[in-house]
Parts: sequence; C-alpha cells; structure tokens
Amino acid sequence: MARARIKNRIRELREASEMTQSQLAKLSGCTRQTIIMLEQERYVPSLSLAFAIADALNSPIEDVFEPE
Amino acid sequence: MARARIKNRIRELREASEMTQSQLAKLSGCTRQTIIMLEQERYVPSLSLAFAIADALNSPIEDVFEPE
DNA sequence: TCAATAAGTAAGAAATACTTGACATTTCGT
DNA sequence: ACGAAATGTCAAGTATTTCTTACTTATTGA
Repeated sequence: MARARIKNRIRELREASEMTQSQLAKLSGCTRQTIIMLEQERYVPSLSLAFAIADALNSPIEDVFEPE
Repeated sequence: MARARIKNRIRELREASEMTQSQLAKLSGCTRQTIIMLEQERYVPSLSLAFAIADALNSPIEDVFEPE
C-alpha cells in the first residue's frame, strides 16, 4: 500500500533507560533482531509490537513513534 | 510470537463521524475489506495503518486502539 | 590475551497483514 | 415493492513483518 514511513525513538529511549537491545527484546516479547531492524527503521512494527515496546520503554506510543 | 490482542473503537468512532466503511477506507488509504476485518477485530493492523485510521477518525491512537 | 557482552549483517522460513474480486444480505429511500 | 447503498462472507494471492540461525566486529574486564 506504500504507506507512510514512521520514525521512532527506540534507541534514544532504550539508552536513556540503560537497557541493552537484548533486554528490550525480552521485555517486549520479540527478538533482538527485531529491535535492531526497528532501531534502523528497516520496517514498521505491528501495532501490538508497538504497544509492547512503548510499554517496555514506559512511554506512550505517540512518544515513541511518529509518522513522517 | 502470540502477541496480545488489541481492541478498537473503529466502528464506534466511524459511526459517530457518520462515515461509511468505504469512506473510512479511502481516507485511511486501505480497502473496505481491511476496515471490515479490523472492526471485527480479526487482526491487528500495522502501526502505519493504525496511525492513518486514527488520523482519519480525528483521534489519537490510544483512543482508537487499546491492548487487552 | 582470553572470554564475555553488545551490536550488526544476512538469508530463509513462518506468520500475519492486506488486496482483489465475486457474490450474499441487510437497510433505507422513493 | 424496487433499486441502491452499506455491510458482510469467502477464497486466493501478494506484501510485509517477525523469527531463527549463524556468523562478524567492537568493547570491556579479568
């Protein structure tokens, strides 16, 4: 559908919380590869993963993700 | 990964805005089928579609979607 | 210098989201 | 009662996300 890109502050918020990629992956129930891909903005996550990550980062979705 | 279900208020908000499924589909850049599936909570949308729909409904994401 | 930890790359498989098209059913105005 | 508009169902195919596995590189500490 060629939908809009979405930027995220995962790395920024993760480092602010002093978490490793592995820790965030575990907390949000995905793999480390997925976190890497997301931090590099190689794809847009599903909404449920977005919620899980926002939760793990103690931030509302809109703080973590932003459409360009 | 067996991620959490997510409830949504798409139908409720769409009807409050007096929009048909087709109109919402067009506005948010997806098909009518997709809107039907989402209203029936048959699957969880991608984050970008979620943003597009929330936008079309003039509501923040957290108002439209909620993890169970 | 060695081992362990953190981050990155890549490729294929599996799962899920999304589209297309065709047809059925309900609702509603005239 | 009729036709049109809105909603729903089904199935098949495409696109995208996510996982798995395996290997690389850099950093740090004992």
